[in-house]
Amino acid sequence: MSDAEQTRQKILDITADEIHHHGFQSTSLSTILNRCGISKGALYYHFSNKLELGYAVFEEVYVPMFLATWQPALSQDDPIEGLCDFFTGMCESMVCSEAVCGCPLNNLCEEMANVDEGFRLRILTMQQKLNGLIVDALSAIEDDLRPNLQLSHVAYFIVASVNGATSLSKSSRNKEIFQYVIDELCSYIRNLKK
Amino acid sequence: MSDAEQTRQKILDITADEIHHHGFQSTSLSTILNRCGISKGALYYHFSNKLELGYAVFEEVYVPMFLATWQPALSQDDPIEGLCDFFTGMCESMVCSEAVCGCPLNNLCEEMANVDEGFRLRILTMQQKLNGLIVDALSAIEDDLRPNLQLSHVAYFIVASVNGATSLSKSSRNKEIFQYVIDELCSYIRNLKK
DNA sequence: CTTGCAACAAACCGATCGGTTGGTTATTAT
DNA sequence: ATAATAACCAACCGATCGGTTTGTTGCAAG
Repeated sequence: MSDAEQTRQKILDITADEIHHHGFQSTSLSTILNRCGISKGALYYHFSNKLELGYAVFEEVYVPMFLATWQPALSQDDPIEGLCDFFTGMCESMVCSEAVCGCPLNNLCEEMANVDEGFRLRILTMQQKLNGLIVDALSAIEDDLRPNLQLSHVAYFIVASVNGATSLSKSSRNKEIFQYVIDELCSYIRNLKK
Repeated sequence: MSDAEQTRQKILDITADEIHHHGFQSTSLSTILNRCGISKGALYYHFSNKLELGYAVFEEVYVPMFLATWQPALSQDDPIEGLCDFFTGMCESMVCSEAVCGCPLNNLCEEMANVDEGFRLRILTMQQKLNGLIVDALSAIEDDLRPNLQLSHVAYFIVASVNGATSLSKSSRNKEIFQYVIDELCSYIRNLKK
């Protein structure tokens, strides 16, 4: 990797971390520069402005990370158990800082969806993609599921519950509440089967 | 109501609206002053700083509004149907701007829970109170419910799903998705009964 | 009549924001 | 060797932030 590429990647990684912790609007460029050990000129050589940097973080850091965590769960032979294992795994592996900071994509959705159209559309695309992944996974085992299920609605419900769970554990700084919600969600998911 | 009281209330109402639309950190004092038609001296006569103003909005505007919307649903003879009616009513009465802005308390939770301890604790208190209300309402009809239910977990799950639903409809600007999640949630809630 | 305080207004403060500008190296092509 | 370009630095810009200070009203008690 060239020096320039390395610098760019470092900016992306550190900015992703800052946004995750403080949100986009409250993330300061000077903080990023200090942590990267570069000047403002360097940053503006690689990115035309703060918003473009945010978009790049979204697409090159958050989206791949997001897909990499959901994909394996949905590619199991039994996606129902795949999802449940995935969720309970999230509980167990969750350190406090993660519980506090929440899902980067959901955070950006809450903060930026009605502030900037560029963010909103990117988030929307990602949500539809995730919904599609879940629907596909459930469709594959449709014969084992209860009839007359609206799989798309089910998928939205699953995602909404997970996001809501992280939101709840944010204020309590307590992953037990996350666990409670996940337990109920798993019971709901397993109940989808015949 | 005295003039001073009126001014204070106007500040609270307009600030509540601004925070609802832009979040706390991005809400500018000068915008509030312009909309109120007052000077900065007037604002700082009534509130010692921006944070205290935010706390006052939380306690004097958001919390009463929040309780006033949930309480009636939970005081029905059948809180199960009370909640379902409440949720579907939210869908129908929801204008686009509400869908976009989300629940003020959930927004503040997402934005401020890990930024300011004062907000976090106030949000936590409110969440526990709501959880208690739901648990109490469900306990009242415990005989009609399935046995071995962890009512507190159920309550958290309900709240998480509703919050997640608003989050999803934010990015899509589409209350249909909210409707989908609510439909699934109602089916989950009704399934609590024997 | 005037003294005093409640209720504001207006101007100003330092700090910080995102962004720009003009230069300085290091590398590569000719 | 030289020209060009990629990659970066340091200083600076206007705008805006939350917050302070000083000054000005209107009313109410003594």
